Amino acid sequence: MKNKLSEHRKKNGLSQDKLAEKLGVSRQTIISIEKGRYNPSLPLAMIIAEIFQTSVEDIFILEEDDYK
Amino acid sequence: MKNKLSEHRKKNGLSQDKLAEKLGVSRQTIISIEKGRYNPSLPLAMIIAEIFQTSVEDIFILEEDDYK
DNA sequence: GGATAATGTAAAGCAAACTTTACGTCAAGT
DNA sequence: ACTTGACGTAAAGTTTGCTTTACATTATCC
Repeated sequence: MKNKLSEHRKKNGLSQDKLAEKLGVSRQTIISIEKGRYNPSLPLAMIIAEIFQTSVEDIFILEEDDYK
Repeated sequence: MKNKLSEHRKKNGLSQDKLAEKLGVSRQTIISIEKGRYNPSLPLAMIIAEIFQTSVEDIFILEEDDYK
């Protein structure tokens, strides 16, 4: 999985800290997702899409080796 | 989170077993998702949407208490 | 040069997703 | 009556998502 979280975040003028707060998760979670260390859970991904007023597929991009 | 997995699966004439096989997961995973025992991971949700040629949002529906 | 904001790493621990195995039920078909 | 297919439950174990804490780096700004 690749993702465009940091692009969306920056476009919306949010720091990792502010975004984490909005989403109700820790800043570490944002960093880890942006850095591709792990994938968000489904509900978290959907809330992220909702906040940026777009679709899950617009932010998160499947790759060959997903799953697994 | 609510989901329409079993609707989509039946509409496509698949048993839980066949779907699990297509997705590369266990049958237990399908049962658990359909029964709402837990949410799929993001990549799994996206592959499900892909298989049924629709969007994640069309199959999985956010509710008030997501997250968390 | 010290303060502050933003981003990053690391590690320990808890919770959720997923697997495997094994067994139960019910309907349909022969 | 028994087999077979589809759906279900339960429990133990591994992996992954997420939290918390603590510390490092870089840039800006007074």
